[in-house]
Amino acid sequence: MTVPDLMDLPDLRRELLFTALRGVEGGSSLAFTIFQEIAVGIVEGRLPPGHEVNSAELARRFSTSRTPVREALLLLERESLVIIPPRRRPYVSPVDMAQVREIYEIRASLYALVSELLVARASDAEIAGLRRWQGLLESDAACGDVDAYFWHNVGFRNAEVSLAKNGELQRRLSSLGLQMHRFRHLSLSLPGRLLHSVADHERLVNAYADRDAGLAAAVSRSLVMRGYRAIERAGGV
Amino acid sequence: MTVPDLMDLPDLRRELLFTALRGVEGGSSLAFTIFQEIAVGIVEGRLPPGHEVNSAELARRFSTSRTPVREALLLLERESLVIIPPRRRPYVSPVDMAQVREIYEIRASLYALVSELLVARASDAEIAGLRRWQGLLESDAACGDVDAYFWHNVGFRNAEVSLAKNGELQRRLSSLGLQMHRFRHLSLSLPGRLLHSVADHERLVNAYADRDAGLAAAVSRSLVMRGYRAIERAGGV
DNA sequence: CTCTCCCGAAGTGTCGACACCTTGCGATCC
DNA sequence: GGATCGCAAGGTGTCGACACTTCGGGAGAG
Repeated sequence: MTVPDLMDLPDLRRELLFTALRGVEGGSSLAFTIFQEIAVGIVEGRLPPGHEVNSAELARRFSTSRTPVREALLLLERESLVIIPPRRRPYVSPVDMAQVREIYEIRASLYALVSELLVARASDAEIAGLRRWQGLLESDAACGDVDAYFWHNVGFRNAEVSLAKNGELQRRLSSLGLQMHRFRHLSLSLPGRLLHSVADHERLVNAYADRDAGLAAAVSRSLVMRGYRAIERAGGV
Repeated sequence: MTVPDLMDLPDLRRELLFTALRGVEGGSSLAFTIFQEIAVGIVEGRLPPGHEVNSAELARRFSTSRTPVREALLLLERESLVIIPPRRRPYVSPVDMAQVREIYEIRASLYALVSELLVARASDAEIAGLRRWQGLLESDAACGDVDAYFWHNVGFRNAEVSLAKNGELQRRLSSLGLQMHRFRHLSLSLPGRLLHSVADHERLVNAYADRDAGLAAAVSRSLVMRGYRAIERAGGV
């Protein structure tokens, strides 16, 4: 957990997006670099859904051969960011509202699990550490700094997950998170949402401190689903 | 769900193992074939943990070039069946008890979610369809046919998942399932386990029919965790 | 003017080759 | 004899090439 809140936002961003995925890159780190580059482009919206990402052009742009690019595309496909139809050009996968719902349902369930495991396994000191993130969230919300709030929120979640001490779960949630970041901008546009969220986080940390697994799980789940409903109300994708 | 119970067991097996993963093969179907071949070898235990799977030899065995084999290895890595250290030979990933626990925790949570969603979304007819699988399980348990019981159990779970109508969830559970099948033989060795399991399945289907989401989720979760505890008691891996 | 067919441009899957790296074994040295 | 070094065998990551397929536009028929 080091001291990620001291990092500036761009570094924090890449850090949070990819940490749990590193080490799964399949040997070739060149492919992983290309993968990151394109992945960031997709989640930032620079590469919109449907946009072609053909291996030949990418190979030229990165001045490598097509082999590492193909590997990168396979990694992107495994994160559901890209679709590779046989014998046809790969393209950035579309996001429809149904899929957003599916992903949020899974995330709600898994974060509830995180909360349960955390209550059972985290030390008091570790739980106290979460309060630092919560403090950041509060000050961000007070300033109305939506972007900082979002990324510190991601940091909070990551800290939670690592306290659940389940590496497999961490990897799966990270993978889901990458895909979810594509429509994040939709979920924080609504006013009042930040304050709701701050209150929920406080309730959550208190439940952790009280070692109330049931309550923590319930709050976690409702926190995620509230995010989904915000997107839904904002008119979907 | 067609009529999978009419298929003979070997077909059913491959079908159940890979259906949800098909379509994610990344264009090259040659790579997917190799992937399946090796994956089956691993989950059947023919390729034990630690066994080397280097691309050069595999290319010779399948009489292709190394490129499709490398792709297959990447797919295997994404399913956590193989580890690919940089610049070193890939090998079948070891399974330690901690990881087994991690996977079962996730599966318990996700199957609880499946049950909730199923109650909300499946039609009465679809739920009635589950009773057919349950019937198979009962007769298998009566005969003491452990192998048939296992695979029909997998079929039952698959049917449940597809009734939850969440494709993303289906894919993630299928991926977890593939890895889990590596230590399945451990979980059904204990006597009396089949009867317990049959009773649980009946309770589960009844909860579905009663549209009792809370009960169904609880039974689902306990069903999975009972499997884990069976492995644990059997002395782990 | 529209539809069809054809052909060239360009991309995909696969291949064999190459430089670099790891590994295991045998010669060498203490 | 046991540890150390070096070298050959073989694997890995990357590359450029090739056949086949798809895509898009332009010639030609209706």
